[in-house]
Amino acid sequence: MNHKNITSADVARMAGVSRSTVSRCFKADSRISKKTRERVIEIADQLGYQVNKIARSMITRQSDLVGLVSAGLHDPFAVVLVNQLIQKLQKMGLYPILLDASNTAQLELSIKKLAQYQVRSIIITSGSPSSSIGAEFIRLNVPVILLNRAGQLDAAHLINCDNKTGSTLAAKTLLDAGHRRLGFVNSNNSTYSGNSRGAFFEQALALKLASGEISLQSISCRSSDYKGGFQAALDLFPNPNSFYRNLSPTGIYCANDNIALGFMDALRYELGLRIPEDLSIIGFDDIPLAGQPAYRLTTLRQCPAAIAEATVKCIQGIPSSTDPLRISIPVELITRQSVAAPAHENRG
Amino acid sequence: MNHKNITSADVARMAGVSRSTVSRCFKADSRISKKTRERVIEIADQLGYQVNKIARSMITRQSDLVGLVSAGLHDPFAVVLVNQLIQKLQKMGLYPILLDASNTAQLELSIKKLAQYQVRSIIITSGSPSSSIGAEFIRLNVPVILLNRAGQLDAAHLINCDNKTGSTLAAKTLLDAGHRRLGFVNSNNSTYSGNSRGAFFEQALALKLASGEISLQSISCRSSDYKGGFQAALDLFPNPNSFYRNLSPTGIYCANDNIALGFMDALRYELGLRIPEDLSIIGFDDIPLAGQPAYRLTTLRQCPAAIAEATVKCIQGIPSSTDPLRISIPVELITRQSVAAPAHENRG
DNA sequence: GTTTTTTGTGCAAACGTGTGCACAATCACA
DNA sequence: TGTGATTGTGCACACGTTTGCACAAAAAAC
Repeated sequence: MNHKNITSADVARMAGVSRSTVSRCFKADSRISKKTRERVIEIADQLGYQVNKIARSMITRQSDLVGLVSAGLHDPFAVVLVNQLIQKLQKMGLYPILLDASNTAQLELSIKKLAQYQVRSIIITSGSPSSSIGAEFIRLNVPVILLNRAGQLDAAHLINCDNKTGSTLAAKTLLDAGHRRLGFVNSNNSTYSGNSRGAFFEQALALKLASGEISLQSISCRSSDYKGGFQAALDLFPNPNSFYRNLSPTGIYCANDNIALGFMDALRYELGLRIPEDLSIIGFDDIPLAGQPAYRLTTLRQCPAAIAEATVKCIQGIPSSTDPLRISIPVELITRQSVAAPAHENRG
Repeated sequence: MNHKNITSADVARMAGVSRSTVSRCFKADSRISKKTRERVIEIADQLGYQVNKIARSMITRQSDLVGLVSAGLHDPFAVVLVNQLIQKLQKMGLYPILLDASNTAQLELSIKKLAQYQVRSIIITSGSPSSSIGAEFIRLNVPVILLNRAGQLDAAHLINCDNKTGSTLAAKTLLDAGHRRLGFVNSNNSTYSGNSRGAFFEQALALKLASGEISLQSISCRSSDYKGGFQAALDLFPNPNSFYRNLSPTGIYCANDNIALGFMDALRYELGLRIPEDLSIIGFDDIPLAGQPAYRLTTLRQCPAAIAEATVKCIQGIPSSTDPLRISIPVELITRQSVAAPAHENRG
């Protein structure tokens, strides 16, 4: 009430030009005399004028808004990824609207309305539903970018970390350390990343599995987080002694660091087992916690900064690009102290 | 290009009414006949019509957008708070635009432009700069809500957790356990929360301090995160033996859980000290990690859900409320295993 | 000194909605 | 049946931009 917004008309009047001219002064490519532009900008600054983005979006049918849907911020990797994304987007003058996907019904509602904000693009991260909502945006001609997700949507841009190389490295690391009985821990309500990593792990082991040289046990947990990993370890080893059976796996690959950390804690604090003396663990993601002295987890680092960088580039390049992008981000093995030779390999 | 947006005009034509009528059908309070409304809504659904929020904001000079400024997502408590906020906001039909405050220059730029999106309100969380940017929004008549922050801005709404009760409880807990040499760990680049907690801690101890019954050492770290706490412990105790001096503090209160966790890890993994046998530690926040078996930290829980709830209520109530709000959110002592009687109290 | 091109600016029509005002239709009441 | 109150709908303007078109002025070409 107090303070009336200043519009381009105010600037125009003050500068003795038309509103069109003011408008053109704020566009890069317009044909406007240098002298006029300078004077108008001067006056605009002086008045504290800023172009009204809502009005601009109205006519250009585009905004600087970007939808960013994430399945809650429980997963630490999701957190660092989102953090990188908002920083990089902000630097590009884009504004992320964060949507929570943990409540599916709620999300469905919100995201439909979001379309009416003329968002420039929508980023869907791992773990959130994609097919139905993505399709809606494709229909409205809003580019969809899927991060670490399967692509049921042909028209969506895909950015994935290199699960194949990662899982192959995990397999090699455990085998080289001398493990023969391997395990893969994954959530049973399937996520793309988890399933993909499991499949590539098995693929990397295929030859030795076929020859009977090694074994691979699939260990499932109820959720792909710390609690899930914790519970999975307790399910697998109901008591400390059950670990010392013949065929217990000694080299464990976890679908992500969260699971790995929960698994480790259950082994150590509930069962009294030692890592890496009794079991070796490899995770995926390299969340910050994994490197702290309480864990020192050997894991596969996927670089959130690189993913964010690729995402922003993708958004920027979309007007020119015609085919949907398929980008793979490299991963790196971070060797810490959770892998060693199996101690009781010859027991039982 | 492909798909032309359907507007209220399309619905109007199809329903044989005017655009005004269509508009009114989507407003709750409008005087419109039940029959007409039902028919129009029916047709609108059928056509897949959604009101264009950009256009609506244009005329109402208000949007469903809310600015949410957070100093990065490094601090786990900030993460759970932001998570709660986006969930609650989403439920109310509000859309949070997340801004990163870790790069101050960048933020200054972004936030100025943000004002032009007619945001309904702006939420500024702990750790982010407030005075200058807040003032700008106040001037534009956009309500500012400060979370766990000092209020240099008289016109801003303030929501704080109860640092006084929390710090008093911390003091009582350590005293009751038998500690006489106390310490408070805080970052030296001052944050509101840290300073406030320190002041109230000292205040709670004031009488016994004056009588010489107990001592209080102020321990400072370079940053208010895990690393800061880690380094602070190493600075305080250059080697394991330095702990066993006469006047080392045995009861430690940390400005937040992050610092506490870093402090603990340094004590345990670098210095070989035990918690709580050698030192007792109390944190603040109750971040998820604090409860995990690797830490079991006794701490003061501030409930992010309650803060988020209050924030959303505040936004909703703003049109009616005239005076800026001052809200205090209760905290709760969570007793775990990081506090015990000091073992070597009578040494030296 | 004409004609043609280039350059800079203004006019006015969009974009899609909300809302004050006017007015027709319906209803209540005597 | 006549009068006043109530209810439902349409008209037209406003919100603050962008942009195609027209056109004057300046510059270039002949």
